[in-house]
Order: sequence, then C-alpha cells, then structure tokens
Amino acid sequence: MLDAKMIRANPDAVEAALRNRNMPGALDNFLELDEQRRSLLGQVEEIKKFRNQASQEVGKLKKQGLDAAELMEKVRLVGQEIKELDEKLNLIESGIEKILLNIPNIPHESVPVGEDESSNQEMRLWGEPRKFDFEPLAHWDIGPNLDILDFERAAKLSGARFTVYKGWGARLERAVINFFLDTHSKHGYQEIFPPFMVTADCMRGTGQLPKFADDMFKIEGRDMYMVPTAEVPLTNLYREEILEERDLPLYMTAYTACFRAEAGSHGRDTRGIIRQHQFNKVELVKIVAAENSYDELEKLTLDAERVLQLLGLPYRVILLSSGDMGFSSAKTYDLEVWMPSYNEYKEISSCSNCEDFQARRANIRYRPGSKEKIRYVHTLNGSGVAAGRTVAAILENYQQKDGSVLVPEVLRPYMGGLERIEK
RNA sequence: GGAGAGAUGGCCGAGUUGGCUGAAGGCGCUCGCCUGCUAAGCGAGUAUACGGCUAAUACCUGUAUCGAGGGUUCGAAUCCCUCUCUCUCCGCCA
Repeated sequence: MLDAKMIRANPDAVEAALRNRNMPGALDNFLELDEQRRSLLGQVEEIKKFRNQASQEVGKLKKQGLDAAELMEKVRLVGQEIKELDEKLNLIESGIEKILLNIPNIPHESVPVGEDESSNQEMRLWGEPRKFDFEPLAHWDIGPNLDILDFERAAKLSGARFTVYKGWGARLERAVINFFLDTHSKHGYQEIFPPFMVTADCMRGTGQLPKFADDMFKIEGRDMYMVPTAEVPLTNLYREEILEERDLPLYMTAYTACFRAEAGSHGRDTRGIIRQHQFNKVELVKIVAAENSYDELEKLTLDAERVLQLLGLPYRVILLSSGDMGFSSAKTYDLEVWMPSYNEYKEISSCSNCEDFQARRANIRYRPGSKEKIRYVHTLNGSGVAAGRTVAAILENYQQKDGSVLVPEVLRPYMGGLERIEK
C-alpha cells in the first residue's frame, strides 16, 4: 500500500510510475475522494468537538443540581447529524481503501522501465551449460524411467498438475529441502516452521489479496487460504507489531508446501514438475530498517544464489523490468537455472525488496531511536529456492548416458551417501 | 463438540454504582543530577492514527482509539448484543 499523503503530494509522479507498471488509471478517482474525505472529516470533527464540550457541560450542570434538559436535547439532535456524516465518511474511506489496496508498489529508480520481460536486464551468469555427448532427456522422461516420479498415479489422486515422488525421488526432494534449510541457517537465518493455512488478513498484508484471490486455494467455509509461498506467514509473523531497533534485522527461512491455483496459466509448462498446484519451497524473508534494505536485497540474492552454486547448477541473475515485476515489489531479481529440456534458463527464485509496501498493509513498524518517530520496516523475500524445480534441474543437468543421474556432492550426506540414482 | 475465565499503552497491571481517565502505579526507554567506575539513588520526559495550521515528518490545535463491530445515553474502557482470539476443565483425536 502506498502512503496516501505521498500520493497527494506527487500525483503525477505516481501516475507515471504506474504507467511503467502497465497500470495506468490505477489511481482512479483517488484524489477526488481524498479531497471529499478531508472536507467531510473537518465537518464531523467540528460537530464532535461541540458534542464533547456540551456533554461535559451537562455533567457540570447536573452536579450543581441545575436543569440541563435544553442542552441535552441540542446534543441529541446533533448526534443524528454526526451519525449521517460518519456513514458518508465511512463510504468514502472504504472507497479510498479499495483503490489503495489495488495499487501496486512503485518501482525503484534502478529498475529498467519496460512493458514486459523483454526489458529485463541480465546482471550476471554463473556456470556453464553442460555439453552433452548424447541426446539429453527431459525430467518428465528421466523421472518415470527411474521410477522416481509418477505423474499418472498423481493424476489419479489429485488431477492435473500434481506429482508423486517415489523412492529416491522422494528422498531427493527431502534432501534438497534440508540442504537449503541447513545452508541458510548456517548463514544467519532463523529457521521457522509456520502454518500452511493463513487468514485473509495475512494475504492482504503481503499483497495477495484483494487482487489475486483467483490464484489461491481458499478453504471452504472459512476465511482462510492455503499459503502460496512461505513469504506470507513469515512476513505476517510480525503483523501489527512495533519492533525495537535492536530487533532488526530479522532473517528468517522456512520450508512450506506452496499451493497455487494459477488461473490463466493453463497451457504453460504442462509437462513435468515445473508448474504444479502444490510444490515445495524454502523461502528467505528479511525485515529490516529502511536505510539498508537495498544492501540487504543484494545479500539476500547472493544467499539464494549460494545454494545453486553449491549444487553446481548453472544459472543467471535477471533484474526484472517495471512491467514484469510482482505487485508488492519495488525491485526484483529473478534467478534462472539452466534447463536442458527447455534449452533455456528457467525461473527458480525471485528475490524482492518490497520496501514499506507490505509493512503498511500489515502494519509492521519499528522504533528507530528513543526520541524518533516510529517508522515502517522494509520487508524482503526471496526463494531460496524452489525445491521441485531444483530436483528437475538436477535430474536434467546430472543425467548420464546410461539413464542414471549423479547425485550432487553436497546432497550425498542427505541421501545416505548415495552417489547415483539408477534403475 | 460441552462448561467457565479473560482481552486495557513498548511490556506488566489498576480502573466495571457511566462524567477533565488517553487512561493510576510499576517496568522499560530518553535526558539531566549525583557518586572514583559500575550498581543503586534523585528529578523530568515517554502512545498511535487521521485532520487543521505550517517550509516542516518542528510546535500548537482538533477528532478517534482500552480485542473487533453494532446498540443504549447529553456523555461509554465502564451498561446491552454479536463476533474473534487467549487461558482452564471435560470429550474427541495425530
């Protein structure tokens, strides 16, 4: 959520930034409503002031044993007026809130302006795609061949876009998750194991609601949702709190299953485990003071990159353009891992600085110094990284001519020492 | 699922015969004093949001806020209703 005062002071700049995000007109009639609100607020407050003074007067008169009937009647009539104005005001304020909740974050000045992914910038490249001396298979063939991924039986259980992992496949998924958590814990992130279902308030706090309700799985009969990412529970852990400066920065990491309805994406990545309704992910979340949030974004991205490096998976880092960024983000780096089956790099992590956008929605603040005013924190999040896509990348990048798959060295301790998955 | 207790400021905790109570007291924190240092002690200060005024996110000023929403009343932290959450006991359950 943007600061209403900021919009009021720089409407043109905000409008321009929203155009860059392909959201022209998102400001809607905010300015008119805001103007109406302030004038109405002035009126009601004036009347309330009178009521407060008059009521006190009534108290005094009664205490002296004097007649206060006339004044009481006057205040009673004014009460009607207050009620009507308050209702009008509530209507306007909910209109303003609706607009504000649907406005995306403003891109940081370092973000390239562009309509879509064609304006993204490649920041760096790590590793080199392997040259195969045989025709490499896609993971959706390797998995069933080794009997470690079972798409057909998964469909029997849950329909399309679900996968059953079996045997060493199941073990590999778990190994990857544990390796991620251990690595991030070692680098200062506190491990958290949150609920997989959260309230609508949480979803509003991180920006999934109200705009993206269709992307999520809602719990029947409850105001709750399956988490689409651990970013939601982790960031909302400190919702409605005032933190002390010494508490910051907070670094957290968590494994959760992630649940996404992904309405509208049907037809993309239909094969394999790239796009699923349920997938596993280890997330990184930081809650920091405003001054260092961009340094923290660089460090968080490097923390996410580290696990790919340790796994020996080639990847690149992409700076997303203004038109390609997520709703809550002010600046996002995507990590893309090399996938031989696609013969291109495929998103495996997204690292964002949301600045105070989520903090405003979730009301997460901190006390900078003893004398200074309370301020909103900055929140950051990044996948560290998606487990399912990592398993797919391992299967494809580590496949051998005989159909077996080498286990990356760092994962072997998590696989009972296994060096190679074979039939 | 059944029965009961509770929800107050950064934290703890008063206040429930309705009326200067935005809210006692304590802790914490800040500034100052004091004492070789530290600890202790003394004094002062210390909520948030949204308006108005303003160059100001500084003063000053107004309104709102005692879990949330609604009601009664001239006036509600205090009375009534609904909801949410927490705790205790019973049942059920991994």
